[in-house]
Formats: sequence, structure tokens, C-alpha cells
Amino acid sequence: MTTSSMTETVKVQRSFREKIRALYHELYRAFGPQNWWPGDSPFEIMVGAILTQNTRWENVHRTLTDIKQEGILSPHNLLRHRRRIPRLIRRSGFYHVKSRRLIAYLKYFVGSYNGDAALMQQKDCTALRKELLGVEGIGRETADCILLYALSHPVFVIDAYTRRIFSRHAFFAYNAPYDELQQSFHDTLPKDAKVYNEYHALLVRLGKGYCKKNEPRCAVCPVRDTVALS
DNA sequence: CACCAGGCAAGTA
DNA sequence: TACTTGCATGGT
Repeated sequence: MTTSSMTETVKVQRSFREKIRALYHELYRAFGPQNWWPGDSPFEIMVGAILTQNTRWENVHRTLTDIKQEGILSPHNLLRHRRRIPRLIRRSGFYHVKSRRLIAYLKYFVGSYNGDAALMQQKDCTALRKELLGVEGIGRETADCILLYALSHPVFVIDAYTRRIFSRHAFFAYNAPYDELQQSFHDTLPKDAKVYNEYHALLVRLGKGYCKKNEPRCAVCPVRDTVALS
């Protein structure tokens, strides 16, 4: 068998793990580094992770800008001014529940770590994840965003974009359990926070620009020909 | 006007 | 375990 025909065979029979790796390289080639998560501090990333639940980032960004202009984007200050939170975050949507969630997180973060991300970072990643999941309003995705983007722990984030892109392009069931999906990425990629960070950011980039929810296929998808598609 | 957005928790079967 | 529903503003 010649080298080229072997390449073709491999391409057609590409395993799911190979697709995971191939898509990463193709996305990076197409879009380049994404410099995620947008935010000036670990705490800002934590707040953003809660506010962006089922909400467009643009609206969250405006909220964060507003809070900064008020000069209270810190754990202790926000806790002190907690009664102002519903109005401050109103434009991020679901502001009643998100106020409760943010305040619950602030109490946890200040109560357990004095609002110090560096101190929090020292805790064992697995134990910390369980701890985060115990805070009201912190589910798997939000916990993993905090672990990866605020604390640089090697944890792969599974979000709606990831599910959408992989269910269309790599034979994933959209509703597969979160932990199973995450395990596939952990088993396939090097255990490196920078890789997980970049990959998830690239998936969001693809999802926002080309892989819309109600389109059966990515329109003019930059990777449609190079990543074995279904 | 309808539909969607970087989820989560509570309720139901 | 696996679904369904409420939460709410802002953009297309």
C-alpha cells in the first residue's frame, strides 16, 4: 500500500480520538490563538462564568464593565454591596437567580479563601471541583470554566458549542453525559491547561461564526474538508 | 413576530 | 437516570 492511499484509508476510517486531535490542529490553523478567557483577573473570570450561563457574552461584558466603573469588582466589595447586584447584572438576563448564584459564590469564595484566587488554586483540583459543585448555581460547566480559566487547572470544558460541533462532525450524541464527553478529551489530549484552554476557545470561535444552532451544517466551515465529516 | 444565547436547579416519571 | 420547565434581557 502506498503512502498516499494509506493516508486516504486512515482519513476515511479516522477514529473519534483522531478526529479530536485533527480538529484541534485544523481550528488552530484556521483561526490562530484565541487568547481566552477575556478578563483582567481570575475573579473577573469567575463572575463572568456565572453571568454567561445561557447568555450572550456581549451582554455579560457590558455588565462587567458597569461593575468595574462602579469600582466594586472585587469579592469583598461585591459582597458588601450585594443589594445592588440585581440591578447591576440585570442586562445579563435571569438576574434574580443569577444574583442568588453570584452571592452564594461570593460567600463561598470569601468564606473559604478570603477571596484569594491564588490561595484557592493551591487546593487539589478534584477536591476543588466537588467543592464548587456544592455551591448553588455552579454546575459542571461553570465549575470547569473557573478551574481552567481562572485557576489554570487542566480540565476540559464541555459546552453547547462543543456538543453541537462534535455531534455534527464526529458522531457524538448531543446529549451524551458531560463527564463522559470530558473524559474522552482528557484521554485523548495531553493533560495541559493551555491546550484545553485553546481548544475550547477555538470551538466557541467556530460555533459562533459558522456552526449555528439551526443550520444542519456549518456554512462555509473552515474545517469541513479537512476534518473527516459525517 | 419568532427564535436564540459560552446553564442550572427543581420537579416529574 | 432521563426528560421538562422556569428563569429574563437583548440581539437578529
